[in-house]
Amino acid sequence: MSSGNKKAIEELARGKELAIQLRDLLDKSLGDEGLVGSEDLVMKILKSFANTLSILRNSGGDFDDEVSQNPRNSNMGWDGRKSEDSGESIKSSKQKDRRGCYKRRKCAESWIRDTSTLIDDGRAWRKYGQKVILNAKYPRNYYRCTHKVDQGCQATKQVQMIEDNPPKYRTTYNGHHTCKNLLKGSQLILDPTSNDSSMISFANSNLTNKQENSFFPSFPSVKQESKEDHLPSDITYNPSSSSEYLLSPELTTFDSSAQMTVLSADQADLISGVVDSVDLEDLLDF
DNA sequence: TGAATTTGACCATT
DNA sequence: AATGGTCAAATTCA
Repeated sequence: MSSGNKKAIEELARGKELAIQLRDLLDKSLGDEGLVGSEDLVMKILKSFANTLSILRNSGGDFDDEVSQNPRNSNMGWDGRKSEDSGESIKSSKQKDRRGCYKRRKCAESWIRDTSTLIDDGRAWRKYGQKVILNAKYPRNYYRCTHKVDQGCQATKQVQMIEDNPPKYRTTYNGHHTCKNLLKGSQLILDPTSNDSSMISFANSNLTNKQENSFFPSFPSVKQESKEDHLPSDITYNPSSSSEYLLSPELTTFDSSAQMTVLSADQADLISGVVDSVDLEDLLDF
């Protein structure tokens, strides 16, 4: 291991320590003081990570964090695939509209959150797709900002259950919200980092259960009954399901936000410059 | 009835 | 050719 990698590890350790401090801050006080302090800490964390990436980049080592388990593409760590699946039957001339006229995302920033419960980030999302992903037991759900047509907001997210028994959801955010958040204030105050999971479950009972109740195994024949709308899906509860300790003991008290990883298609540019304040906003916001 | 979701098809990338 | 991301018609929901 080169000395650069050693330095990187030191930086990572420091970042982790700061993250723990931030967690404690948010845990104890959600008032103004807590927010100010957390912002400062988040800044330090980001700077630390930026230094790490920079060091690793210079030493030529490939950066591999806890999220990018497929180190095949260092540019976009949130993509993995293999080969399988069956083709589709040919449909003759049905609709010829040029749908799907899109460009695949290339350089939009993205970051990943792994949670044990489905969280409500206070944004208005609209589901626009669901795909069965190869090598994944559960389908991936695609959401875009409700105000895409409204205000041209380009933010999207993908939510996928990656584990069932200890429930674990992976949310990948893409792009920043450029819209005005027009939600009622009640949900906006909710901070996912608060470990009051009962409150989160309560808050989710209106939005989340309807929005995210399609995390079922990829059995095509299984028809989910949507009659039970009044109660959130059982997996939304589980206040005591401390599944994270299996994965990361130091983050046990993170009840709803176990891990968060900032990814960027252009990491070098992002971190070599000044840390973008918009990123900070989003990081704190979610 | 309008808005949100579902779902198969379409398209870009690999 | 295979796969993931997006579109949009059909369907469901409030």
